[in-house]
Amino acid sequence: MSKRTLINNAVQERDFFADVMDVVRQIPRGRVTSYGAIAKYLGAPRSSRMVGFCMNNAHTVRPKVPAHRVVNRIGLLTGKHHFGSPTAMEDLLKKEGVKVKDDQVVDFRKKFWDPTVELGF
DNA sequence: TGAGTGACATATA
DNA sequence: CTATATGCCACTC
Repeated sequence: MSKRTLINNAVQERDFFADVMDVVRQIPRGRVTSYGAIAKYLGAPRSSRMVGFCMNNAHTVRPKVPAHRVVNRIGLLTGKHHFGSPTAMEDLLKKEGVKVKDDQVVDFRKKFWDPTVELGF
């Protein structure tokens, strides 16, 4: 239990948490990014795990963040099980024009949205 | 306070 | 490309 934790409960902002979601919300429609890219943009290239962990709250927080646009580095929909339905994630992506095959984003490199580049770094 | 955990990444073979 | 091993940082209990 640290000060940060207490602040967490009270404010719930000013966290990795908030930063991650902030970035994720800026992902353009029809594009995807990776945990590592987000982590790197936040200055913690090795906190990629936390990025994913933050997504846990992503769907409990308002407004919801487009967590379906965040996949692992190879474009695999590792977090699809955390959505309501097992197919919700890829379904959303398909609706946005992102083709998904075998839980994997097609042309991932092409549709990859790098915050460190797009948002300017 | 300290150990366990996670929707991962990187390095190495 | 796969498989294994290790680091990683914030969070939870």
